[in-house]
Amino acid sequence: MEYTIGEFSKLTDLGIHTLRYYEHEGLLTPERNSSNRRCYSEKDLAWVMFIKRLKDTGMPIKQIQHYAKLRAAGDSTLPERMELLAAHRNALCIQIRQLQENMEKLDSKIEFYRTEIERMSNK
Amino acid sequence: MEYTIGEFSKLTDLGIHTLRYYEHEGLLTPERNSSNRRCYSEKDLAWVMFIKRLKDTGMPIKQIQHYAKLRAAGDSTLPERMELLAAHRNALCIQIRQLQENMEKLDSKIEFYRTEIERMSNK
DNA sequence: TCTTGACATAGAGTTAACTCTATATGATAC
DNA sequence: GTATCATATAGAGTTAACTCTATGTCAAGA
Repeated sequence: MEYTIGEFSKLTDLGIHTLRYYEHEGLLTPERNSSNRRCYSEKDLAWVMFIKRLKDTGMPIKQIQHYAKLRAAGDSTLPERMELLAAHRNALCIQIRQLQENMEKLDSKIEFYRTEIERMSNK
Repeated sequence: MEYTIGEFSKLTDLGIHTLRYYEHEGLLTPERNSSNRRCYSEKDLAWVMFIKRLKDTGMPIKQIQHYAKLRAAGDSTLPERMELLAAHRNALCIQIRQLQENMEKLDSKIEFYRTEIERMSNK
């Protein structure tokens, strides 16, 4: 199955401008048909979903770009790609821990507010 | 204890330009001495630390600004401030769960790479 | 006193990641 | 066949959050 940019935009929830921007940045390389229109494949779809995951976990476009280049270079870059993902995974792990810590602090602040409001209404 | 902007910058690790920017945006309101220099207090310090926590958990400046306004308005805004923090806490909770989910997916991708690399080196 | 350094303001510049506009062309519906 | 619509490119504009520059003031050390 192939998709026009309009269909692909809806499918990925990404906006045609964003899709063209990603392509310009080297993240995507869809085929073109006889009249130069972009043809996105299922493979492009899976790849975009992965890009979104990387983005959601805070990876900047520049790094995704690097990863995309490795991917385009073929199987010989598998180890390097794995390294890259593993490093990102570890950063993510730290980030999650920090967020959890922050949430705990936030919880105690909320608790403080709760007792403070209680105290004031009992005055 | 009071601090000049230079001291406060080192203490908070925030850059004097950033401190002035935060003040311009209404996040901070340090005292001024007789010659118009900023004097940051311990209270400012605690408040900046809290601002950093909110920022680290993804709250945009605009929202922190709103919180700061409520804070400046006094005790009558305690309930609203608590509401705001509670809402942020819940958003944070969801964010953490999503990150954990993404990390799991990332882990399986890394695992896939590992077996793939293994397979290739055994060929 | 003179110079150096921290501080003051106002406003310009930067960066990331889009997002939109202008203009042109190929495809589709009537 | 013509009006409309999706798509094409190139490049400008936007937003958030800084970050820096220009210019001026003031206080303290040599």
